Amino acid sequence: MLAKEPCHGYELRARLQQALGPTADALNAGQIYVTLSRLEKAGLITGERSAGLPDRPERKVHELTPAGQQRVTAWLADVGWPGLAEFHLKLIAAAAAGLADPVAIIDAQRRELLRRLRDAQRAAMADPGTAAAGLLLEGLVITFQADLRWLEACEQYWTSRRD
Amino acid sequence: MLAKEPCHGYELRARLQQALGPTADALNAGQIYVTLSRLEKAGLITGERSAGLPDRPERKVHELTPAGQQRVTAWLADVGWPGLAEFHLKLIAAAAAGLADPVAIIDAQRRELLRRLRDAQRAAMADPGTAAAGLLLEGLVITFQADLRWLEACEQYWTSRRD
DNA sequence: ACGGGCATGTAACTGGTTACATGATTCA
DNA sequence: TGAATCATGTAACCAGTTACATGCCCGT
Repeated sequence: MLAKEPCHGYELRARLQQALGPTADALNAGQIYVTLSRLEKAGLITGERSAGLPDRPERKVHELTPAGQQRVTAWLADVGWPGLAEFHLKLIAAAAAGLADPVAIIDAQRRELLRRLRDAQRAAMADPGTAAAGLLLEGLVITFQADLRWLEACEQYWTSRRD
Repeated sequence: MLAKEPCHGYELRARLQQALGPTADALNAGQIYVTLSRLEKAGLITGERSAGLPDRPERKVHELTPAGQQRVTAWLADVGWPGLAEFHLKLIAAAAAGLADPVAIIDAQRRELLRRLRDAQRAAMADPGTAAAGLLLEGLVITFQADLRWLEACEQYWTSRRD
C-alpha cells in the first residue's frame, strides 16, 4: 500500500481496516510495525522520522525503495492464489497506486484458477486410487469453482468503477 | 495419527501420503521429523529407539502421552474450520483411531459453518459501508457455501462406510 | 563393493502472533 | 489533572519450510 504514497504505520492500519471492513477483527496493531521494521531490514522500504514538524509525536514516514517497488510489481503479477483477503487487497492496492489494471489482474488470476481446476479434475479422473484422496480432490474442485464465481463478482465491481 | 498406534516417522509419512493422495506433492520428508521432535519437546509424545531388534537401523517409535491424547481429542472436537486438507485428515484420524465418529464431526462442523455463513450474511446486510468490504464479505459467503457443499460429500462418503 | 534410495535427523531462516512498553494528545 | 486512546515500537514464541548431513540397506 506504500506504493500509492509514503506514509506512517497508523495510516496503513486505517487503510487496511477500511479495505477489509468487518473482516479485519483479527488485526493486531503491533503486527504492522513488526512488518514494517522487517521490510526495512530487508531493504524494501526506508523509514525516517517525520521531518520538520516537531509538534507531532514520533512518526515514521515509510517509503518504498526501488527494490521494494520491484517487489510490489512482482506481487501484482504473481498468479499464485493467495486467498480471498490478500487478493482483494491486491486489487485495491493496484488501483490505488495506479500500477496495474485490477481487471487485468482478475483476468490473469482467472486463467490460473481455471488451469488448476482442470488439473484437479484431471487428477480426479486419472487417479482411481484411494477413495479418500478422491474426496479431497472433489473438495478442491468445489472451492476452485467457488473462487471463480467470486472472481466474476470482483470483475463486475472493478469494471463498473473504471471510467 | 499416532492415536491409532505408536509408530515411526516413515510410517506416518506413508499414511499421510496415502490420505492426501496427489495433493501431497509439497510434503517435505524432513518436516515430519521436525514436527515429531517438537511434539516430543512439548511433552505430547514420547520417542524411544525401537526396542529389541538390533538389526533394523535407527528407528524411533513414537507414542502419545496422556497430554497428547488430550490434545488429540481436543483437536477432534474443535470446530474451528481448518481448511479442506486438515479437516480431511481429522476425519481419517478419527476413524482410524476409533476415537470419534466422523459423521458426528462433520455434523458439528456443518453447524459451525452455517453459523459463520449467517454471520457473514448478516454483516453484509448490516454494513452499508464501503462497497469494497462488501465484496470481500460476498466472497466469504460463497466460500462458506462451497465448504458446506463439500461437507455434504464428506457426509455421504463416511456414512456409507460405517457399518 | 558401491551407487541409489530408504529412513532419520539437524540447523537455520521466515513470517505470523502475542504480550507488553512507551510516550504523546485530547478531553472531561 | 487524570483517564482514554492515539501511535509506535520491542522481545519472544511458535510453526512452516528449506537445505543439508548421516548411515543403513539392497540390488547389480
